[in-house]
Amino acid sequence: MEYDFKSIEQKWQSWWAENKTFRAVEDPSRKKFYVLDMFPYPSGAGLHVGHPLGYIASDIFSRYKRLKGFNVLHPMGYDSFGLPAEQYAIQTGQHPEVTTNRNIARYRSQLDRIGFSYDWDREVRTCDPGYYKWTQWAFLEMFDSWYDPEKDQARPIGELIARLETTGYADITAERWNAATPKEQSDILMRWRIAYQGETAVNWCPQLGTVLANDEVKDGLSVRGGFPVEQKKMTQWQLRVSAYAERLLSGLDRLDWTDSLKEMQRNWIGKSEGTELTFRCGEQQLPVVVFTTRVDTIYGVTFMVLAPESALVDELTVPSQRAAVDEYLAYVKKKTERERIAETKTATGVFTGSYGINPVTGDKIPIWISEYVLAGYGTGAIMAVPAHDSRDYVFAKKFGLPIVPIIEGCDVSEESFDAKEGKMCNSGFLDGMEVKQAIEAAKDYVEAKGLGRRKTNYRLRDAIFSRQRYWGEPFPIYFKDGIPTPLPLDKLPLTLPEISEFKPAENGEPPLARAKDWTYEGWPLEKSTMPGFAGSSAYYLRYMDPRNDSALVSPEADAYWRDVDLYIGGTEHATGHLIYSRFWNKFLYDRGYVCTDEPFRKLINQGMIQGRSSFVYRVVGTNTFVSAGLKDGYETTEIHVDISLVYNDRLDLEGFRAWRPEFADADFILENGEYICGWAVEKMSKSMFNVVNPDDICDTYGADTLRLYEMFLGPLEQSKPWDTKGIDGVHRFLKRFWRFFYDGDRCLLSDEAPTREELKALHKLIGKEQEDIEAFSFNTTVSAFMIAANELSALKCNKRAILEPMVILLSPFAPHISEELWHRLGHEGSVADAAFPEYVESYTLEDSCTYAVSFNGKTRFTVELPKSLDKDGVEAAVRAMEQTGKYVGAQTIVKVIVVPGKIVNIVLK
RNA sequence: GCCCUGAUGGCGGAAUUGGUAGACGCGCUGGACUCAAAAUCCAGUGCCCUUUAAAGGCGUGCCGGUUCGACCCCGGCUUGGGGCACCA
Repeated sequence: MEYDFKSIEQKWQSWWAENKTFRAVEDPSRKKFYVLDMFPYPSGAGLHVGHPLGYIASDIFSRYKRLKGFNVLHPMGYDSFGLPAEQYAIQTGQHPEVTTNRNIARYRSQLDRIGFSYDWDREVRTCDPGYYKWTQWAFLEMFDSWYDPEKDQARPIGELIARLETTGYADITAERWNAATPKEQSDILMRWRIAYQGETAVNWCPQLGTVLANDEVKDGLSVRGGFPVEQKKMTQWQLRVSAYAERLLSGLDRLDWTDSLKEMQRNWIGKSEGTELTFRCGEQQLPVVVFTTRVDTIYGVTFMVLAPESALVDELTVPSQRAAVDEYLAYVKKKTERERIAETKTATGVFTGSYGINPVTGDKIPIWISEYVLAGYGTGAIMAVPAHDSRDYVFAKKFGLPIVPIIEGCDVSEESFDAKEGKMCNSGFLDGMEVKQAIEAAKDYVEAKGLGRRKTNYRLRDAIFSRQRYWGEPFPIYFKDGIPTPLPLDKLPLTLPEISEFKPAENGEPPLARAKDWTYEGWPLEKSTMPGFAGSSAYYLRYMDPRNDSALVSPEADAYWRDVDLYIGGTEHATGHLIYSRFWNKFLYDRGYVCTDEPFRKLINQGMIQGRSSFVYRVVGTNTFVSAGLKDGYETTEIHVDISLVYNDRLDLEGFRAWRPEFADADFILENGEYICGWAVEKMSKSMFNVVNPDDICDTYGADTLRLYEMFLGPLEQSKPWDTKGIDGVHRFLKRFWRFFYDGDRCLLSDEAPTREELKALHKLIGKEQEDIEAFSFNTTVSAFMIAANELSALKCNKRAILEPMVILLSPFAPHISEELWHRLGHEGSVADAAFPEYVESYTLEDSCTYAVSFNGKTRFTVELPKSLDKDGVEAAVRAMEQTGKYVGAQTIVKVIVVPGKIVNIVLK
């Protein structure tokens, strides 16, 4: 029989499901391996061919590790709370749960067709109350914790309370604490809790009616939906991620992640080491602290700038400037984030009327207000050095402030000199020093004189944790006498109430305000819900023990599975999920709930698969289409054409005429009798008619071909366009592989002993596969299969002793055909439980070959030597030749270079 | 502006990390099988010169360097992709 992928794939997919072939069970006698995919948000559009790329890679790795004897955990689930389902609900009234479940069912059927080795018994869904119980629990744990800087970890809030009661803490004395009302005490604790409620400038998105985290905003627009975002001060739940900034940064060094991803996280955390300096400002000698990384430029300070939102603005504005300042503040306030970003090149600002005193020079300098200084970073106030900072320079030029260069020989007539190089001048005690030296000297000086202190700042902000939405986890918090109070643990999960409409309430409150009786013991419950990253932050832990009702994960399961050995997913989560997850995990680690500090040991970012759009060229003003190669002779319009009408860039003319009524009577100008389409690589999307559905590929070629082809396309990490041409090549390979076993219905298998040549081909493949899979070079592994098939085909090999191991080797890539052949070979269990074949190196050796021996590049003679000879071996052989008189030389051999079979170059000195 | 990445035939991409550049696949050309097509198989295929062959010459974005030897290392550019960006 021929290779009938359709029946084979259906058959084994059901067989795997029935036999629970891929169920993972904790077994301390076996080594574990945890392979994780970033679980998908089940969108209404379903999967396109780019989505499974990472899933296929991780599946190959899982199956490979299993063949290698590991106890593999390879789960899958759904990140099923989220905005699109809610937006859809607002428009249609359809409950988000209904759409979510429908989308999940579609995702599941699409995933199933590809033959993944997931343990579906461990599936999690973030919107399932049994799951989000533990999201809520983690939030309460964070609420019940503070970050102890001495122990450098999160500790129970009780420890802080005990300190406040006895000795006081920070600026809160014991007297003040003990005299405080419960509400005041609650407010004080909010300053230290890991999960806290506080007023802060937030990204408010009016169209979505909710606040967003920094990573959910890009270029002043919401990542989801692309709506404008504005800055607004609001009281919101937040997570004190900033407390972990240093650990999140230093932890990166121990992770096996790509440099680019680590770099993104480092940028996002944004550590900068500098100095805090105190300037006395205004009539009242108000101490104003500024942060700078360039204390060495202190002699070049010619003014100061406050952020418009700074509390100091009010205090330092003199009456005569009051009106101008108020006008400026109003102007800043009405700008959206996007407008602010767009205008970064033009300086805006206003003078407060006050002056500050440079603590080092004693100079009196004006204090300005400008939006280029951010309230959220550093202290919200800066010392401006226009000669050596480009932003200060622009500002100084605009408002005619003095520019004083303090580095020898620099020209600041056109732009500032920002580089940290050169010799200091006009700088008192720093004169003559190199900049780098001066930075340190100035820091020392400032500290010694008590004018300031060294300080490290991070750009990483606390995460805004409230969303004014319905389709998310409710906060297990109620307000007793206005005091945020945690729900008792036995009341978890606090499930989402049923509401009839999903848009915000008429009074502008979140949708949960529409719920009847959203109270606990008569007190109001929190009305916002948690953001998307809440549910995805610890899902990898829940997979370890998904049905546990008394803990997020049992200590036993956690101790066995520990952490994710391999995590595969897109780079788009670099500054969102991957930061939050690490934070969340570190918190749970601090509090003793998990045994590892970092959750994802190795991380691979699969590249995006882009679409390959096809174009036809309509001659302007006609319904005539000219083939791509001839289009330069005409004036044409480029039109996207559905890629299902195009094969190898050739247009199906009849299909095209039938595609759209307006093309029904289209004429064509052909080249060589064919219409050739133009093409371009674009994002895969419906509007460009370039979406490829994996289901269609499975129909035409089968899942095994899809899997092989996605891997064959190129390196995993690289982004690449999907191009269906070329898929025939791997499909042909599978058909060929099948024909090693069957010619029609005739079984070709023989039990003859394999020859050395055949064994060589097999073992070369074993070695290559092992090496390549460990290096995640799956495209070259697929090539290795084809090479082996070519070799064995040339040898006309149908021997069981060769083909049976080949079936095992192929099984991670093409599990269905492998399973079928494995059973036809007479095995009972799954090929997934077979053992990876042993690699025997000696089979790869050639006996001998001719080397050309040259000295310093000049060929002297040829010699017959073993092909496997390494450099040392050749050197020894050459020395031996010296003895025989074939080579007589007095010079010393410095280096011997061998290219198998061709050249030996001997470097002499 | 800063930080990561990449650049190799007509195309996707290989190259044991300093050692035969272009594996493997697509495409293309020719052939076999067939009434024909599909499928399958065989051969050829970096470019240039040459009627053909032999033999050359040129070739890993560009310019230079190190080396017996460079796609690989160093210096300087050009350019594609991604990230960060009034962060003081």
